[in-house]
Amino acid sequence: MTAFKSDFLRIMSERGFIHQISDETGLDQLFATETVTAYIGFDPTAPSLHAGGLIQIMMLHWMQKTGHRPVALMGGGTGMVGDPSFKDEARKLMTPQTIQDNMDGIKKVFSNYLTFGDGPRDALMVNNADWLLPLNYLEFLRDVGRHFSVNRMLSFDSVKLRLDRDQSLSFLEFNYMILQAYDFVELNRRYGVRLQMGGSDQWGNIVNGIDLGHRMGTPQLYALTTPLLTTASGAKMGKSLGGAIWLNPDMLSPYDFWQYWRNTEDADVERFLKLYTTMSLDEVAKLAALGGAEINEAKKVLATEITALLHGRKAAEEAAETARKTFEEGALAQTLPTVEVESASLETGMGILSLLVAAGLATSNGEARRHIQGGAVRLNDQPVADDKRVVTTQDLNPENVAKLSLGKKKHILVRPA
RNA sequence: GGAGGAGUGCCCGAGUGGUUAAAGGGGACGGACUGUAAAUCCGUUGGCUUAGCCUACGUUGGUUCAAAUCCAACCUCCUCCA
Repeated sequence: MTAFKSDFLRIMSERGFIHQISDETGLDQLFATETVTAYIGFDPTAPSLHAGGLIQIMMLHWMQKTGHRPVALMGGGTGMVGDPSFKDEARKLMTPQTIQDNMDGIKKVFSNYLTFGDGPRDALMVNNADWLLPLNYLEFLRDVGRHFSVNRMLSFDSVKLRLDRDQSLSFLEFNYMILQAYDFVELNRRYGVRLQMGGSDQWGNIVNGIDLGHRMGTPQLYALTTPLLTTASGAKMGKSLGGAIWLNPDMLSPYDFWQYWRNTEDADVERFLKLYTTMSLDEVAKLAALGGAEINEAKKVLATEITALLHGRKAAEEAAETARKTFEEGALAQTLPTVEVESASLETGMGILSLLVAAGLATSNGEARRHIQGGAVRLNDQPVADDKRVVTTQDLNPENVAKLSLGKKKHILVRPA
């Protein structure tokens, strides 16, 4: 590995962020001598980003920390097309309204990691719809389209793999990479952006932008990609406990977010500490050296630090404390995720099945029934074996709540409302 | 435009008239073992008012006592030819 002169690349390299760089020495030189503006694009495909995008956000965070200017590009325009890279099938097209709603949701998260503003090192958030939507098709073809060789585009893995598998690629999708390349050039012109970062699946798209820059007269542009993240056992990042690990607190509570990281595999602890926290490498090394059951301590630190960055220190410590009470003391923590149930239903008695569904622990009565038959359900730590069990106010403890559990890890408080 | 092939449950994929809510695998979830880990083993994996009923094998209609399986039309995708 090259020894980097610039703080930013050295840190990125030491902490495991780097998969590929288009021109290591050139980019290092740039970072060492001037304030660099770099961007990462985010697709508004959902109302929140999830854990898979966290690594990109952390890169922007480190950029700002090391004195550079990060740009978060929202793909409001490209979202109308959909990135086909390494996807098997065309993505469903989103309506402009959905895209807007999603962007609004995603924006909230960034302010936790970046300082936005108008200063030279303040982060920017821009939307490529601003310049993509007004484009005139014929003008665009003549100004930009003429620089692209279809022969070359077909040779990119992201496209080739799909064609090789006999999966169709619509012209609409094929244009995605042209638009993304154009974004890069446009961002250079507007904000002096010199570097585009992204996941390794974005390599082809980014390099296309660099080439287009050459032809359209920008200064030398650069690419930096992160490795494709999987857990040590090969699973994709960002899904667990029956759903995606959303970053927005209204889609996944800080407690559940904390739990996700608390359950990190042993083999991933060091890697994740480096990628997702800002702890010094010395501290990381100490934590990673813990063996056997002691590594659980490292996992708690990991979970708390990541949660603190996203949801704030207070929420992180509360989540840690909730988990400690629940798992280490076996006590009932009032701060567990809660489902509110009409008081009236509890007075008359509510079936355990519908309660499980209401709590989000099952998606149907049938699934709830299966969980009970499988011995997974407990009410106030008492196993529930009868799927006709009725839950009433009698089951509430003096604090007026009942604890409903599915398996060893999922606990929900039931509270009358 | 012509010829051929394909569309099955979350995904892959078997099934070519009845015993098929549909083999097998993956994933997911639950259990055991542990350390709220991994690996391994076991179980579950369409819905409901569950000895029963309903919905489901691209869509719509037809044949039949009976269809994912046969027929027709349509839709979508792929391959070769023009």
